[in-house]
Amino acid sequence: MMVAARGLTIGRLAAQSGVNLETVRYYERIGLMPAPDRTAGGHRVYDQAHRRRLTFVRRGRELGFGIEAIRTLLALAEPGHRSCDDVLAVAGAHLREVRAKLADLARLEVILAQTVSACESHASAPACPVLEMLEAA
Amino acid sequence: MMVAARGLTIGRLAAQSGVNLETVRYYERIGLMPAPDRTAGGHRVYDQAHRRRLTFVRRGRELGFGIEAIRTLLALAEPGHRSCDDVLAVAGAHLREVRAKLADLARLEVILAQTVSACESHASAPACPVLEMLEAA
DNA sequence: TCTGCAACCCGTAGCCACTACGGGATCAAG
DNA sequence: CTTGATCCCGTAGTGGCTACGGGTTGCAGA
Repeated sequence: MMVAARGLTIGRLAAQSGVNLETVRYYERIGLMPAPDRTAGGHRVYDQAHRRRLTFVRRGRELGFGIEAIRTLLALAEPGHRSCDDVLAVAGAHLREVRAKLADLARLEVILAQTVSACESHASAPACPVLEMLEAA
Repeated sequence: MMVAARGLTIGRLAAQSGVNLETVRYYERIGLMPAPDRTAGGHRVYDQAHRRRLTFVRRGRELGFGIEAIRTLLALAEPGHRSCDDVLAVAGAHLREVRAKLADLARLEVILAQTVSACESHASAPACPVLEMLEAA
């Protein structure tokens, strides 16, 4: 009978796709994952298509895409659509955001690093450089 | 009579310290800013000490410190404490977090940039590289 | 002095993407 | 058949604000 593989519990699905169990239910609530079949007792039963979709979602999240972007990407991944241009628009926009955040964070890092190191070698006599920066008139 | 400067309305305080008006009230609610005096009619009245404190908070936020860290820094900035070591501990921990996020984001940027550029020059024939990455078995 | 309207008041809800909690039901192994 | 792991659901909390709405106050100009 070839055995199992089909008929995943939510726990197994979560483990196999690397997503928190509660998050799976959350994704169902917000319509990112389809409502699965249930056992007689009401437990969710998933199949491999669910697993693939959820893995897609996890990868998208790991790449920093927001939920709405992932919703779009999922639609664009449907056979029939598959427009590389549209995918590119979403991914390109995200890349620009990532780069903007990266630049912000890099500026931050420089300032913090300078101040902290001034603090560590606090030859800089009277006051704490970190506090001075925060208090600067 | 030397005139104004003292007796800031919440709106002026917000404008002068570069913080949103609603955020000022929020900071009061969470105890980050002290409750100011009120006019007979109930409007908040701030002074220069409030302005300095709020500016401190804004600078801290701009440097990416969390509210609790700023609470700590404010305490450490009180005359009498002013321990550079304690300040350094907070700022150093934050710097480490910033560097960790920076590293994460940099990794992300590389992956996204590669995939997007593979997508743009899509000599890579059959499928969209972005979707392939998300779907990879 | 009166009027008009900007600025203020307060409480509550919404944002993002989860995570946690609690009390009860179900499932599967022994 | 019992036990204990797993699952159910709804709700609330996280951080750090921002927005809304309906009402009150403050102040400048006429």
